[in-house]
Amino acid sequence: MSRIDFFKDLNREQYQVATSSKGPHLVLAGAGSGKTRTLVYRVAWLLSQKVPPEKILLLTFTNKAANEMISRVRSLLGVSEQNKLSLWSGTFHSIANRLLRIYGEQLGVNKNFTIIDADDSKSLLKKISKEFFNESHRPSEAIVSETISFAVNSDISIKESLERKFSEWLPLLEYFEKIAAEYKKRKQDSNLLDFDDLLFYWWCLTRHPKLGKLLAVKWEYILVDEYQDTNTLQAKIIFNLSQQHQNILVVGDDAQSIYSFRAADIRNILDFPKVFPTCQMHKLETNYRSTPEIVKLANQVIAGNQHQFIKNLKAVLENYIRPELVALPNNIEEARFIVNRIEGLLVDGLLPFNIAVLFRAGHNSQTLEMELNKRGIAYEMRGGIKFFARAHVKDVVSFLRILNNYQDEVSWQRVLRLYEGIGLIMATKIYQAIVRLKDFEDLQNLKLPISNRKAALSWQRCQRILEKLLAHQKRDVGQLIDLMIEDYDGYLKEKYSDYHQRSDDLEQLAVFASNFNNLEEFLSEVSLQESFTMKGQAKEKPETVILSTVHQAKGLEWPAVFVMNLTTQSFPHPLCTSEEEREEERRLFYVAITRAQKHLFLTYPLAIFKYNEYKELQPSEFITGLDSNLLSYNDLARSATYAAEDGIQYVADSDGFLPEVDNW
DNA sequence: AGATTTACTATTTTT
DNA sequence: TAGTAAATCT
Repeated sequence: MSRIDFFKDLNREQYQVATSSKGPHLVLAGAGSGKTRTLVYRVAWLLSQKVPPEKILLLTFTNKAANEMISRVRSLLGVSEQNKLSLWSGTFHSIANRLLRIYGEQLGVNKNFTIIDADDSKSLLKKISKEFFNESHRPSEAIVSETISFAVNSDISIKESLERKFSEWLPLLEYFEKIAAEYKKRKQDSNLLDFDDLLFYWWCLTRHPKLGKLLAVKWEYILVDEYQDTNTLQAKIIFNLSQQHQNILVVGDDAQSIYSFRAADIRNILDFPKVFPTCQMHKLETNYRSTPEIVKLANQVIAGNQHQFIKNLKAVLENYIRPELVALPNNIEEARFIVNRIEGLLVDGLLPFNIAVLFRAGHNSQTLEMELNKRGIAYEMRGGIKFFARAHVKDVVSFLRILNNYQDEVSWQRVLRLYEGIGLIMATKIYQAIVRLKDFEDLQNLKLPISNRKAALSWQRCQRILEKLLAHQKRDVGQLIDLMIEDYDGYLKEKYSDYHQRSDDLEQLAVFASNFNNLEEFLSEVSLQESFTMKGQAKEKPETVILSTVHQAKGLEWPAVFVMNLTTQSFPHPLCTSEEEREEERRLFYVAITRAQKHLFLTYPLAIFKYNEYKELQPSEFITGLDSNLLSYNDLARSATYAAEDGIQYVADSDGFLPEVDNW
């Protein structure tokens, strides 16, 4: 291992955290304070003190964040790819997945379980909820799903969860409870675990008389990143895990807690000193990321919140320019303005991936995407549909899941309904006949009395494909997928206009799958993988501008950041009415602002064109309340006029909006 | 009559 | 993409 000069590489506070003693530690890390860097050095420090890597558990918010941190530790220590560090690192969910494959059976969880994502879980819930409710007054499965999930993650009853989230549905409490129970049963029958189950069973492991001790002894050092966004269950898990050694270090920023809708509880970080009375508190308050102008603005934004640890974030960079607040006449002009400025920044020497445009909701970017396409600027949409969540990928994977576990109700539903003439009802009938089979190999002999001619034909075709896959199931997973594509290709071509792109995806999937030794191994990895990072598949695209939701931008930074669509209609989200929700929205705005290093643009349109209608908009309360001395205000709303004949034509020349040179 | 498909509309944030 | 209502098929 190469020697690292911890003194030289870190500031005083960071050094203290990285080299801190045993015992519990709470690190309150402001935005841009080098939190990740500090954690990376902490891990390197532990390893340099001869702590065996497998005795360290590093919990992060995304798997990508974990991978990046580990590779930084490796390069610090001079460890090559071949001598991988056998650290336990990743999200709570991916660690739970690994543990349950090893120890799950002792809790009654079959090792070969399949993980279902949020969409799958909703479709199962929808089916159950249809069986229980009569048509007229039924809560959407989004509501049912959120209620159940919130209850599990907060370790509260369905009743309490309903009270907290959707009190208007309380009269139907009984139904919610029945659905929750049935949902649980159906998952067990099909050997499926959803995201909540992963956490729940991990928690059960830590409470198990024998295994709990084993796990607590296993990890000597536990590090948790983004602690402000953990939920009750996660806090309980790490509490139990840390009982043996007490070496727990959590890092977070209460001002950046933005996941309460997913049951994240800000009290976890606020109450940490109470739960671990001997804990040492550290503050990282020096901001290395942003210019003083941006930091000042961020400080003012967050000061609008009542509930917080008061921090005083100090900037160290040189003064630069003030963030720009820009009013535009409508969403189309807003998009044009942003693209104009992007072009200006590119001329000034920034690279496309140095620039990000952030917005509240995924669909806020449509107009901007059109404009970027028109002007030939490549962009990458973050937080779009993940690779393994794309319809065609899920279709193919569902066939393989059936092969691996023919009791899997969710996959059968998906597969069967790809076929003409088979809908919800017929699929259910077929599934019920199949689970009655003792052995999936008996599939060939299964004769179903299907009256509908189309459906009967479809089932025959489906049966044939599955028999073919069954005959080759011992083959390489990549080959299985190739086999699958032969039959699926026709459907793909017919259904989707972007056939080629989807077909490429499937080829990539086959290549990715060849890396695995067998089907189970492949399927166990797929569900928690957002995209594949293995085997040099790194999809770095330095030539693209980044578009992202604010949530997805968590933990990232760019030299130039645009925050768009800052109107009462979208930011704060109009459904967020309680004071608590408003504070979270403000924290979200704070996160958006603090992503910027040098250039920050806040834009809002005063009108939107939608469904051929023109609707007026008001600027967001977050910007109307700001100190005008901290911003340079640019009102372009009145300088353009438009005529609405045959679509929308603009009189104003958007080139006129380009800033004067001395403005830069 | 019941099952399935198609056409149309509106969309918070996600491991 | 997902939910719903109306159209179409058996």
